[in-house]
Amino acid sequence: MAAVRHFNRSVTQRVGALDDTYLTRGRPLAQARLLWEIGPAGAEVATLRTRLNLDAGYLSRLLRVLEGDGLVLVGSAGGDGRVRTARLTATGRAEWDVLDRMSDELAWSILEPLSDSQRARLAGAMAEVERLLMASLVDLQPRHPGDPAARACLRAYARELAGRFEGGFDPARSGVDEEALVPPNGVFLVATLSAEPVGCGALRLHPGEPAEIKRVWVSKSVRGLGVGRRIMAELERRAAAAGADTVRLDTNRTLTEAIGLYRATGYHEIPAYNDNPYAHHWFTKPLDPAAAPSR
Amino acid sequence: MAAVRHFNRSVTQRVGALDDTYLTRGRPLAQARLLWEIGPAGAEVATLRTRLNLDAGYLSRLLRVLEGDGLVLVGSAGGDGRVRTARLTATGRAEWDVLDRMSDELAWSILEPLSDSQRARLAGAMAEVERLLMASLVDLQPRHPGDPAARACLRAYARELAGRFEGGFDPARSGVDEEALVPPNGVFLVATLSAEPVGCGALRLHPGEPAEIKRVWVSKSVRGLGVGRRIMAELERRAAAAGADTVRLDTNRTLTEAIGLYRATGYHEIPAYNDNPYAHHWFTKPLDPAAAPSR
DNA sequence: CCTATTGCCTGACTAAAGTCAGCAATATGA
DNA sequence: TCATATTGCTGACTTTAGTCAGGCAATAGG
Repeated sequence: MAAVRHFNRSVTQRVGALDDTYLTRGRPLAQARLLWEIGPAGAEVATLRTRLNLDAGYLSRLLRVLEGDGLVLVGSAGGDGRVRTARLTATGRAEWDVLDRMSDELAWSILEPLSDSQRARLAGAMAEVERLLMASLVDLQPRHPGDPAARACLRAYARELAGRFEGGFDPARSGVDEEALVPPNGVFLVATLSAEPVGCGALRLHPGEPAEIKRVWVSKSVRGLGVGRRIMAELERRAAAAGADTVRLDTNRTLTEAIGLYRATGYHEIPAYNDNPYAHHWFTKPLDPAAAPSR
Repeated sequence: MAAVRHFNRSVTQRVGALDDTYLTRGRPLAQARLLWEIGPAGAEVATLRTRLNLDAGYLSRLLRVLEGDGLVLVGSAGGDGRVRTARLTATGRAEWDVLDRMSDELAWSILEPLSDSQRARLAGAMAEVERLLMASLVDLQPRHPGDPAARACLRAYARELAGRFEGGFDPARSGVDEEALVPPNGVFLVATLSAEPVGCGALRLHPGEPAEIKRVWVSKSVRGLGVGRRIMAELERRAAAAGADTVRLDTNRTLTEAIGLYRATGYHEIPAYNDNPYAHHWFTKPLDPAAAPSR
């Protein structure tokens, strides 16, 4: 913990301040950041607002200033007439390129005094910090299966299975009524990374019988960060809290990473307990009721 | 380089923003930072000014506000009546404790979702990034030997040698006229880490003869970061640029790390070329004139 | 003892950042 | 079609941050 605190103080403040003062080009920080965030591809105003976490009024005013300086054009593009899109003008693009170059210079000024091996170590350590920090920012919350984030996950889940299973995948045939995944009959968990859905998992409770885990999916963007493991653990915790003494699940033989995860976390294979047409393997795991109330 | 840029953007901004918004307790950021920096031990106003890099007037005003809130007391303590010292009152100390606790919580919120092995990896990677970033912030500049930072280095150098040599160390007997270490007869380099002197090295030019390296010292706080190596390389570069084709140096047998560094960077031992009473070993290294103009 | 310097404080600013309420245009769902 | 929500814009603020010049008291140096 001391390492984290120390890191936050020294690295974050020092490097952050460097970045902030160096990459503004005389412009106020907020304007420079906005210009940078719009980028060569342009961006919707709403996206900018969430990404930079700005007040709608303040953002609008900043856009007006950049527009006044001839760097940016805001226009309504595409279907919804309320949604406005900011694009860089030629001048704006040139400015952006300068910022890009300066960003490179700044990075180089950090690397320049280091030896080759130090540079390699720094890059490696930075990537590792970034990755693990990302992992720790993944938030796991129960949501209604009809919630937009939940729907997005279920769509991604179905799309992925359809691509991997030999004969495609039709969610309707898999024997899960997604709408039923709400208390007290079950729960649907969604993992998000800064509001972006990146994973999910469902628990179906059958009083007097083992609870059942379904619809576990993790986005490619966060695989290897332990999100799947966290989802499973939380589902098991909730199953135990609801009084189940066992969980079980079925899976397709093409999902080898998932099968590996199940085995690694205490599941063992059992004979078929249902007739899910997509299932090739069935697993079970006993729950420890004492562990349930934790968290 | 991409790793550095990416890291700067994502980690620095995200974590930094978290820190800044979370650790203010409704107070403006600058006030909160100042309160934190004063700390339970108190601090001199001048120290605060350099550490937080604030305008004297602004800092004074911030102190007045904290004083008005009953969190801080500023009084002249100790010898120099101009130097004022800020201390926390009981209320201020309580506030500081809250900040301390919240800082812990923030760190924990990052670690909590991670597995034990991930936590260990994160701590390791953070420490590595911090260390290497520190190394890259060390600045190496020529200074007049009479400059305060240079004097501080020479004092630290003498103090260290006095502690390590069997018979103590008297700079006057070592045959170096420190005032002569200025162009065109020589050069004195000082390494600083955010204005703090952390290392030095001198070059004495003898036209027609080998240049001589003297007074190489690196503070304990930055050892192992390659600062010594950088000082040596820069001295050699300047020697070559001044036309020398060889450098040489003498050293004491108790300075084993230094001897290791000399051997590792291309020096080989030669017979005594002077009668320095503190020297046991003499080294030389041929210079590559082609490399001189670089940088 | 006179003078310059150092360390801090104060007043008078400016600029940037951020907030809030209300408005207009457009979508959406019953 | 109509009520309701969403999206963004504008004007009118307040608060923070930061700068600069001038001034006073304590101290160091001759």
